[in-house]
Amino acid sequence: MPLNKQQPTISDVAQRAGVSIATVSRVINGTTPVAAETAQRVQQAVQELAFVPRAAARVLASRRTETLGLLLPEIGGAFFSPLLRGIEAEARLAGFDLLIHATSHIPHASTPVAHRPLGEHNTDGLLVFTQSIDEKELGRLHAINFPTVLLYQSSPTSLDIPSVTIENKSGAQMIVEHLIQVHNRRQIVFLCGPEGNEDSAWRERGYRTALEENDIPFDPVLVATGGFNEEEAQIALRELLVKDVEFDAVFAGDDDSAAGAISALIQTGKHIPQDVAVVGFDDLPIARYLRPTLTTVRAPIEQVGRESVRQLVGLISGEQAEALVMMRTELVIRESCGCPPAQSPGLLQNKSLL
Amino acid sequence: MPLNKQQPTISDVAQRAGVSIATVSRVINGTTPVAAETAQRVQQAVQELAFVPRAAARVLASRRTETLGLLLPEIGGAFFSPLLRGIEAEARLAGFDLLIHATSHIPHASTPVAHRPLGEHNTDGLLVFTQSIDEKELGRLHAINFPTVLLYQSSPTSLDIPSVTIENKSGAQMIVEHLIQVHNRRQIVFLCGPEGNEDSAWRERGYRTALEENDIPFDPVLVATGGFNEEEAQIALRELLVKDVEFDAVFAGDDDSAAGAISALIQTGKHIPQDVAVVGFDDLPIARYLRPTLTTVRAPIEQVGRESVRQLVGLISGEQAEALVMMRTELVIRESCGCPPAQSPGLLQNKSLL
DNA sequence: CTATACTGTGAAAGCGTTTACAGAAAGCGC
DNA sequence: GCGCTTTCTGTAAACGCTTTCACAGTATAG
Repeated sequence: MPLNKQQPTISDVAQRAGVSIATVSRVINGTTPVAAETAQRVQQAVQELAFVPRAAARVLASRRTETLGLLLPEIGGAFFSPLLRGIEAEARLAGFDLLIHATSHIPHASTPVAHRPLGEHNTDGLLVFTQSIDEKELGRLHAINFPTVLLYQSSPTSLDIPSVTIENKSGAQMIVEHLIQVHNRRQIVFLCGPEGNEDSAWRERGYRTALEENDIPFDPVLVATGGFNEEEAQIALRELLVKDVEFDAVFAGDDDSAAGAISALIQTGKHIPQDVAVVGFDDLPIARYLRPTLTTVRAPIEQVGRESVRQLVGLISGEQAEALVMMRTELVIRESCGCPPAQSPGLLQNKSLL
Repeated sequence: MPLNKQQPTISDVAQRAGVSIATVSRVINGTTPVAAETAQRVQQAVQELAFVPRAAARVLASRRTETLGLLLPEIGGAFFSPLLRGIEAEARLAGFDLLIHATSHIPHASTPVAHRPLGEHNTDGLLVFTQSIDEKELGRLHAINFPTVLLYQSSPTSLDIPSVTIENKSGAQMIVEHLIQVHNRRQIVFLCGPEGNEDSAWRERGYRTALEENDIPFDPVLVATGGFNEEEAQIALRELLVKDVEFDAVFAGDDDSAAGAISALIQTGKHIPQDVAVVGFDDLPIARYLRPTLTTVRAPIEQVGRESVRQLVGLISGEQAEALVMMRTELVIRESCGCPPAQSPGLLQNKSLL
């Protein structure tokens, strides 16, 4: 079923307004002054025909796509939504469209679908999320000087592509120091994320620094893999409990693993926070619903999205971008660390994370 | 900072392979048989030059964008993520790119940014989410026969645009009947959604039907506005409690309002589910974390996304789409209705909703 | 009143593909 | 061998815009 009527083109408008197509273009884009009376006639013709310029023709002629590409390994995870919201809003603000690609394999496809890539031929710049493309492709983009900004991933040292991420280390340090200094915990388990995860590595560094600064020796026995995942964390912690490892607090690498840790502890009859304090990282929506409510570190995910677009747009307009932007993280005190419950336990404090 | 080198064009490839640009085009698109040996030479030239066709030129010449547009009122909400994941995956499967627009006003912008619209000039088809564009624009698209599919929104009666949504009514009926038949509840509060919300309207119909079928008279006193929102629901339910309205169960219009209902009940010293059973709708991730864990209705959000793309792609290729696809909903029994706790309370059963 | 500078507009050359259309070469039946 | 397909390839015309360039007018200065 084809489109009913042929869409009007710039020539139709020109004809109707009695001017050349060049003039119509100028009125629409405001690139060159046009006599008020002429402009008026053109505007009217545009209205009457409901003319909208064909995007492709525009891009082809102007060599600007006005579109930003977003590359992700997969869509999902609680923090995807605020991230995209930030990106979308800021992109729109800057007048850019947003083209999205997930690079993951497709579960239901027998053969992986060869998808035309996002890049210099259909976007003005690229936002690249951790692990969505390989270093080779990144190198190619860098080589042709294509505007690119990395999210939650620092640049390969050989390249030097601007990147936006959060203050994992200081956030982790903050919350571990809270456990040590306010709640007097000294044997703190760290549940790290998946192998090779950059966020996890930085959080571990923060954890270690906090220990050091408080003269607590680092004990490798207290580090287990939570995999940023509830089940895995539950199993890992249960194992520690079975092995009778002694600890009085758990710093979970993220809130999901904190949830797993809490389950494991409760099932073993431990009291939180009296026997073991538990803290997380990210401040996902579930943090408020866990019992006890979870003390954690808030990451400004939406802000990361916005900031990355700002950097990218700057890059596109020829400015120099910051090599590395770190968004500040913030301690969110709830009950699971041992602090007293807040006044209104049931209300939303954290809508933005949805 | 401009791109370092001029990108190669189809002419460069043609020259290198010693053929015409038409032949290169044919090899790349496989539109017309080409001699094996020639094709081989072209392939090699493409490789060597790392040639990628300029999307805009392609679109302009072929009048096909291979791009789907997604229109949303705003990005956020727990169900956005699985929806988009479904849409993205299916679009990729069908070989389409995905262009996303949120139509909401931008909070930080003083003047609303005039964004070039998504439509016939830059996409092959449009997925339109509830409340993202007005009926007039919908009418225009319909008038020019532009492939469009509605999500979570039935078509204005005057039009007849295909639409994909979930079985709100039967889902609601199912869960309310569970309360009545299994748990013997008869005074069931319904917390409806925001004014004019279509999902809410259907859920209320399901609620009423369940009452009817079980010979329970409908009592308007038991209907309050939860607004699909935790705080609002909490306040609404607290009001009912203050007014000493009698009820033995709450059917919250969605899980967020169920959370609010639970808070209100607990604060008033009621026991769930002994005094009052609570059930929700949606099966958001929080449903598992609420105490008691929430019995609710699972909506196959990702499936809705996939199905809508399937319909749209069909429409684009000239097929007739289903006028209305309703995705089946499913009862998820947990503790808040009064059923006994499941065997492994702490483990993930519902990853997909993230 | 002429030389000079603007201002506003149109003609036309791209932008990089796809896709008729046509032509050349090769295969086939007779 | 001669037409007649069939198979492959090239020529060239779109596709619908932006943008450069040139050129009328008209305004400004000397």
